[in-house]
Amino acid sequence: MSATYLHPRPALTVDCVIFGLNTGLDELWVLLVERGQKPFKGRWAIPGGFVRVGESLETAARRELDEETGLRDVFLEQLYTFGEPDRDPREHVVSVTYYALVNLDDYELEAGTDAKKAAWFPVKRREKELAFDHRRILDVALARLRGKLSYQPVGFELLPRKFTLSQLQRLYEIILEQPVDKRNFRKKVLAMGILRDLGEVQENVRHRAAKLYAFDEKAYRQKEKAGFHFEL
Amino acid sequence: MSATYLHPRPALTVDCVIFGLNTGLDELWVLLVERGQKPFKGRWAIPGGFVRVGESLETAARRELDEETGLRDVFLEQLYTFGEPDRDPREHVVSVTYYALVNLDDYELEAGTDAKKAAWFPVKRREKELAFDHRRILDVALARLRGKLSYQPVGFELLPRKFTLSQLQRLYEIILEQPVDKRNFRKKVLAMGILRDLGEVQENVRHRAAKLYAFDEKAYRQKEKAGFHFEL
DNA sequence: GCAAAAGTGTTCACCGTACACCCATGG
DNA sequence: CCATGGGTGTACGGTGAACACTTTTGC
Repeated sequence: MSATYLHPRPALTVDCVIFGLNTGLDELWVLLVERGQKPFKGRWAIPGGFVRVGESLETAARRELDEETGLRDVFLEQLYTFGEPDRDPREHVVSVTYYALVNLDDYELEAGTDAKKAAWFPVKRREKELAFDHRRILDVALARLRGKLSYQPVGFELLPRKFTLSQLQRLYEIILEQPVDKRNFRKKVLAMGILRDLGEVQENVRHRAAKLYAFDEKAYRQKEKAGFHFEL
Repeated sequence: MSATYLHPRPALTVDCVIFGLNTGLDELWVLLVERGQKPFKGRWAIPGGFVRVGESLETAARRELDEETGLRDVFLEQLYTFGEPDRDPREHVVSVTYYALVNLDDYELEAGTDAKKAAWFPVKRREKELAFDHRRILDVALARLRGKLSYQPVGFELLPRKFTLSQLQRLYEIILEQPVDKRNFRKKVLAMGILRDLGEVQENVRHRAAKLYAFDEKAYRQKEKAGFHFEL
């Protein structure tokens, strides 16, 4: 394939910052791929690649994510577009970035098509030497994720379908990297009215069994439409 | 100029949604340009154009804005990137959009270089037939401007250097398109501590002269750094 | 004196926050 | 019985919202 243009154009890529939480809720992870080619060969990078003519940005993001890591059906949200001319040493590359938060256990990583390895890294242990300006992109994504968490019920989908309030609280604490008051958290989250009490409890735990809840998506959609705010 | 690429690339443009307020504070305006060429020849559009290789997105946005409307030194903020393949009938064009809010009286519109006319339009009287998907872009920008207004002191720069609290209030009311309680507004805005009472009053008004205030940028920067929130 | 906008306080309801102890279970 | 996490309520202060009259000025 080849194309000629009257004026040279910057290249256009999409990059996906995928945050992951395991069901154990230990830590926040980020999905990176090892670069198989120059530049930055051998360095870890945010998965992404070139946008093809005729595909939407989000489609491109999904495709690249699938190709490089095997992840599919992720809910992506646009983050920011980075376009400094020197962010790629080869040429001027503009990158439209997306981010998402997924349950890490739901996805099996596959080897990328072009000898790329994909792996989860703890966000806390900041891998210093990411390729390109990907450290900066990661930082922007993390700030956005935290900002969003405080005014929208992000993350319910990440938990097992039946979860305890403590699990939900731990989720918030891990992402925000700060402790949350148990009683106030429960009050607020129950007051939102988007959790269904399943009437079941945990089994085989060596402490008092916790009640199980489910995310009531129908109620959520309704309240969202009505302009309800979900601050936490 | 010409360039050949192994793979065809989408074209890359920047578009600038410039909102304007006149000092009279009558209405919110948006800056549009009349298209001189196909497609959508004769239709009004958001100013913008193609990104050149080697220039940053924001630089490109400033350049296009200047070329098409004569506006310079505008504080632009990135809005969103639109990349649906069919948003331009000619070919796949990805547009990185920016927005800004300026004092309309500070800027003299100049005729664009390529026979484009630039003009301010009231946002309320929605010009239906904008070029491309620019109606949608405008809507997104408007939503963002309003959202931002409620948690940041946007717009102080738009007023004359010496302004009254009523003027500031009117600014908010125009942008939000809803009335604001006078006493509560004054309380909150004064409590922020980012206004300097100039000890002067209006002259030649046929009603009680209002106190004049100035935006205390130094105080603002300090409070901002300290993580202060400016909700309104 | 009248029109037009400036200026000014209080009350109330609600919400965020801080805070500590008993309960159920498995081992 | 002990270790582990589950579960619960109240008091306080601060904040957002509603609300009406007096003051100043130019004409």
